[in-house]
Amino acid sequence: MMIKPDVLKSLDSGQCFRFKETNGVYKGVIGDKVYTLSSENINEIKSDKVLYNFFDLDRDYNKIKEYLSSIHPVLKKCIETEGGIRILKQDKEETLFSFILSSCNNITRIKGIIQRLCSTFSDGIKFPSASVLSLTTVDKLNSLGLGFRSEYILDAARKIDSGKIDLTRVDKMDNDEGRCYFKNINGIGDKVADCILLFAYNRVDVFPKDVHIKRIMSEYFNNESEKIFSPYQGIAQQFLFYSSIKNII
DNA sequence: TCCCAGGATCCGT
DNA sequence: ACGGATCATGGG
Repeated sequence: MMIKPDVLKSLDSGQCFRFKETNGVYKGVIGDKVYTLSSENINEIKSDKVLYNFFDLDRDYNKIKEYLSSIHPVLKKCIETEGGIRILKQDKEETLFSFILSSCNNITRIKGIIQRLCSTFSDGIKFPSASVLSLTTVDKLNSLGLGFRSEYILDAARKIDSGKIDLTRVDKMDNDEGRCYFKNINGIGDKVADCILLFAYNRVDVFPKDVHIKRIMSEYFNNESEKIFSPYQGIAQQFLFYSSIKNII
């Protein structure tokens, strides 16, 4: 299988917040390791076990893109322009915390907050554990710029650390059950829950509706249901979202 | 100065 | 069920 360099766009598509792109070179963290990826070493993605899983290489995106392109011309345009985007398979805990932080926030600032959390509560690379975060204070989190999300992060950390919320249990739940389960944490509503299901549990049939997606569905799809993209709502969503933040649609 | 950012929550109606 | 106000912060 050929891996094209544009899969790296996935790292800067708003689903993960640990990578920075400079002239086509993507540097950032997966798990406890720093990666520097570009067209030069793109084939490492195939041979490295972590990367292979992270980029969801087992899934045949060509077939899915062909199918989605047949559904609507706008989606077809997004896929033709940004065809490399994949749904990453990210760490569950990190994704949960990260998307709590995404609430009413912008991607640049989310990345900054996460970097400060990693530096303050970990080694600057690994995402801090729930148990470490559960021991901090709202004031401390406020000092890192979390704003009103500080209490949400603390609530999530405590519930995960205490075992009240067990992220492995969601593996056995369907989407509705998982969404409902996540919403037991303050600061998680439908949209954030859907992002966690899509970007950490690889539930490609969920469709997080943020401000961009709402605009696009209203502007181009006459507010039709996302079911028109079934069973790949999540993948369609990511093409539309990325195209929106890149000002293509 | 105002508006917006991968929202959630609370409070009227 | 639905709409609006509010939450804290930085960038345009």
